[in-house]
Amino acid sequence: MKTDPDRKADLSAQIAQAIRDAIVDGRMIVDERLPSEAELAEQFDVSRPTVREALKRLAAQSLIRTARGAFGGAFVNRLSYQEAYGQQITTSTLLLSMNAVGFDTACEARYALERACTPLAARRRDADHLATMRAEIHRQAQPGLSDESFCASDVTFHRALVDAAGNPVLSYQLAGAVEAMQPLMNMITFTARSREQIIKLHTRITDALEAHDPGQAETALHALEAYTLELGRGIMAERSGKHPS
Amino acid sequence: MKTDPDRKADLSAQIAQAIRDAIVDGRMIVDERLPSEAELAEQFDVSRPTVREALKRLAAQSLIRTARGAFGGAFVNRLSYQEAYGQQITTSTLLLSMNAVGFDTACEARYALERACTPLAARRRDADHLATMRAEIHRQAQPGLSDESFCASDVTFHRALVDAAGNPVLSYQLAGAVEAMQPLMNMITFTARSREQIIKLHTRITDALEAHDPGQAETALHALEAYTLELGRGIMAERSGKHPS
DNA sequence: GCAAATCAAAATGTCAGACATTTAAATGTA
DNA sequence: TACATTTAAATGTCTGACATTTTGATTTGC
Repeated sequence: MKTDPDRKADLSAQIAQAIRDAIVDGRMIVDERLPSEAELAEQFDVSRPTVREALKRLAAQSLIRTARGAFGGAFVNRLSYQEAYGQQITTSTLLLSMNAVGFDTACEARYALERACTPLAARRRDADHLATMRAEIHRQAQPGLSDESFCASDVTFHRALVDAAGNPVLSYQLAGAVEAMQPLMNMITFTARSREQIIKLHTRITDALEAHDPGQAETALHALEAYTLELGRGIMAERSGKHPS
Repeated sequence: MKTDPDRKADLSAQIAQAIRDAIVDGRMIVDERLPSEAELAEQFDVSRPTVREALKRLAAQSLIRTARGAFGGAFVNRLSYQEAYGQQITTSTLLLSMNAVGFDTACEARYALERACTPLAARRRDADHLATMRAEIHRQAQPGLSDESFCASDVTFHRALVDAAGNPVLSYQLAGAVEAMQPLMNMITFTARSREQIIKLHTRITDALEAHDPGQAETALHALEAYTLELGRGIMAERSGKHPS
C-alpha cells in the first residue's frame, strides 16, 4: 500500500486516498480490520496523528468504523442504505442551497425522477405503501397542521411512493432529491385552498397506484408538478422582489 | 456554538457535527472563514489535534477547504457540482459493490432514471449533445476496441444523454446511477454481435432526440434496458455457476 | 471444580508542546 | 516607485505521554 507521491496534497489526504482505493477496488473487504494506527504510521512512515486524520476522513464517508479496546481498531464498514441515504441528503441539500439552484430546476428534477418510479410503483405497490400514503393524506387534511408538519408529511408521502417501486437503489437515489427539496418547500405558505388541491392530487396518485394504473399516476404527478411550480414561483417572485440584489 | 453532550461520541465527531450544523442551517455562509484551529480548540475546550480531526472530517465531505499561510485557515466551501458528482459516484459504487445489489436491480434503477430524462432531453438537446453521442457511437463501432473502452464510451454516451436534459440537478443525481453501473458492466464481454445491437439502439435513441420525439427515445431505451439485462443475466448466471457459495 | 473478581494487554481517544512550512502583508532599500 | 527582505499567522507534522475502553487471561473464593 503505497502513497502517490506526485500529487502534492496533505499526507493525511494521500493516506486516506490510498486506503480508500484499497477498499473501493476490493483489495480490502467488508469487516476486514485495518492495521493499528501505530502500524499504519510505520507503514506510511508518518506519525500517528497524521494517520488518525486520514482515518477520520474515511470515517466521515462511512468507509470505516472504529472500535476501542483490545481487539478494536478500524474496520472496513459495510455501507448501509441508511448511511448512504444520509450522505446523499446532506450533499443534495447543500448543493441546492449553495448553488442558487432555482425552484424550477429543483422541482423539475424531483418530479422527473419521481415519475421514473411510478410505472414500477404501480406494478409492485403493496398494502403497506398504500396505507402509509393514505395515512399521510389524512394527516395533511387536519385543520391545525403547521406548514412545516404539512411539508414533513408531504415528504413521507412521496418517500412511500418511491419505496413502492420496490427498488432500493431507486429509493436511495430519490431520497436526496425529495428531501433536498424540503427547505425550498418550507418557504411556501400553504393556504387551506392549496392544501386541498394537493390532497386531491395525492389521492389521485394513490388511487392510481392502487388500481395498477401507471398512466393515471403519471398524469396526476404531472399535475402536482405544475401546481407545485405555480406555488413556488409565487414565493420566489415575492422573495426576489424583497431582496432585489 | 456548543457541542451536544448527550450523545456519547468522539469529541472530534461532536465538534464536526456542531460545525456541520452551523453550515447546513446557514449560520455560516459560503467562503466564510472559520476561527483558527487554536481558537476553535479554546472555544470547544479541546486540544488542537482533536479540532484538526474534526476539520478533516468536514474536509472529507467537501464542506470546508483549508489554506495554509498568513491569511489562510478553514473556509466554508461552496460545494461544486463537480465535487458532488465525485461523492455521489463513490457512495453509489460502494453501495452497489458492498450490498450484493443484483444486476437486475441496478439495471432497472439506472434505466428508470434515464427514462426520466428523455422527455426533457428530447425537448432541449442541442447540437453539442447530439455530436457527442454520435461521436461515441462512432467510437463504439471501431473494431479493435477493448471491452473496457467500449464501456467507458457507453458511460460517456449516456452522460451526454442525461446532460441533454439541461437540468444540472438531474445530471448530478444520474451521475451516480450511471457510473456506479460501470463495474458491473465491465464484467460483460461484448461480442461483435452484441456491440452491433447496442450501437443500433444508441443510434435509435440519438435519432429520436434529434427528431424531438420522446416516445421513440423511451421505447429505444426500454429495448436497451431489456438487452442489457439479457447480457447481464448471462454473465451473472455464469459467475454464480462458478462460485456456488 | 467452577464462578466471580481481578489484572494485564492492546487498541483508540486525548492532550501538550514543539518545530516545519507556507503565504501574504509589512517593511526596508536602491 | 519597484523590488527584495522580513515577519507574523496560520496550517502541517512530529514526539511523547496519559486516559479510557474492551477483551482475554489469571487469580481468588467458595
